[in-house]
Amino acid sequence: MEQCSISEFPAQEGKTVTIKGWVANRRSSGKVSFLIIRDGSGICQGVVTKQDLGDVYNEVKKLPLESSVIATGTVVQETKAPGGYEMQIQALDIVHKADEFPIGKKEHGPDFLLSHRHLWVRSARQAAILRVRDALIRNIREYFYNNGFTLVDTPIFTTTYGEDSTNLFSVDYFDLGKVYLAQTGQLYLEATLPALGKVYCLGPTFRAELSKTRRHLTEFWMAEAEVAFCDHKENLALQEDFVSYIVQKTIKEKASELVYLERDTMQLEKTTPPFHRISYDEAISLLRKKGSDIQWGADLGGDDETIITKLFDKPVFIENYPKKTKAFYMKQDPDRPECVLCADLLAPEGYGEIIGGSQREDNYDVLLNTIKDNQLDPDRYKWYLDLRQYGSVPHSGFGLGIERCVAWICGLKHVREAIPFPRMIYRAYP
RNA sequence: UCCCCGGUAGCUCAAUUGGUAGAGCGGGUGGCUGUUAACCACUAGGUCGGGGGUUCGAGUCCCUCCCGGGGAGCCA
Repeated sequence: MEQCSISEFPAQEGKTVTIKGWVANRRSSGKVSFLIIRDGSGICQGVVTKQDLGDVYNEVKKLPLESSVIATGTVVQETKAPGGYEMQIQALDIVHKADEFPIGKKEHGPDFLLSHRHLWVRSARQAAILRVRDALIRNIREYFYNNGFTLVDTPIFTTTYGEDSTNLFSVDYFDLGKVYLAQTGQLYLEATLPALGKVYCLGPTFRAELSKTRRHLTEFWMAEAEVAFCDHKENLALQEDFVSYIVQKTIKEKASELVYLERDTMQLEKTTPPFHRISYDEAISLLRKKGSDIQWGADLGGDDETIITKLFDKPVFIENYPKKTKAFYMKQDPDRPECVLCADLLAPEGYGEIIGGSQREDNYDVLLNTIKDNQLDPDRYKWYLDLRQYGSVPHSGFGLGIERCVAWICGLKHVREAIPFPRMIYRAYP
């Protein structure tokens, strides 16, 4: 008997085939039962009758949800079936009769679902999100590949602080004492620039922030790019081209998943260059006009970002923040030493910051002073400072948060659904 | 770390001014040959998060601890 995927049903109409999968749902009506079977490629309504199966029917009728089965039957067109095809099952082999599945057909609370994440991923909604994530990551890699970037896998164990020393996870590392889980791959990307020109990395990053919000995870994935001989303006042009490409391609490829997620893609389709650009100064005066009492020099809070994004129908860059609010490696604005050449990219519809980027400080003395001003140990950064001693060039880069981007594309309320197994301050299981 | 909200059946929730703990789903049993979270009938199922206190009487009020959730700061 020919084995096939459920997704191949349209080409198998009238034929007798075998499918292998799990019972996603079951309904019965006396002597006929409907088994909804999921095989990873799609879902299929299997029709079983006492007439066809004989004694096995009584067991099938009571088969627990999520039991694994091998079903053989004829593929027929049926408008009432999901997908337009169903299988008239002639033989059903029960591979494993499941225990009562904890996740029912009705709603559950977040605590229960997160504690059963290993089973929750089977739900159609979660599977759809994970497929969108897969497509997004594939398209990110494709964009970089198409545009001459080289992948550089940066280390997870590090001895330098990427962003801020207070948010590091430390690990005992043999005789070397403490090392830290990487907060960013950026510094290492910078080191490979003179070798490779345009580079990127895509991997997990770790931040021990005591954050309990819908936008934070302690372990999250980030795509970071770094380009030599690239200034701040060119960096923004790259980012808007990059984001437009990955969003457009992903919503096109995963249209059916987004329909299932009830995501209205009207706004997403507007993600095309150029994006809006406002300066930090303009952002402050905008917020003050809206009634905020924010002072120049303060970082923008979540509420402030929401107010700003609501004024625009596509992503917006906020440029040139005060130097003291940003990381040590950002390049001082030659015209305004109190500011740095950087930009955050805010996604619309309240999704907030999805990219942080900047031109990097390429002057040895300025960088050394900033490292000292930030109470960082220059000895630990010797290798990073070296990069400004041997052919320093203007260069820029950015980092895109994968989960925030998935949440934006899918219209999720919380980033915890955007990663297969979320890690949060009070949750590392399963 | 701080602020707010919550913890009652396997799950989601209800229980009026403090007065003998309830529903839906899920489970079990039975019925139904075209169901769409199928439906109908019956049925089992509880140390009301833990501890202490007030009271004739506490799921309900007070104290304390534990565990979650949302937000702030910080960030992607």
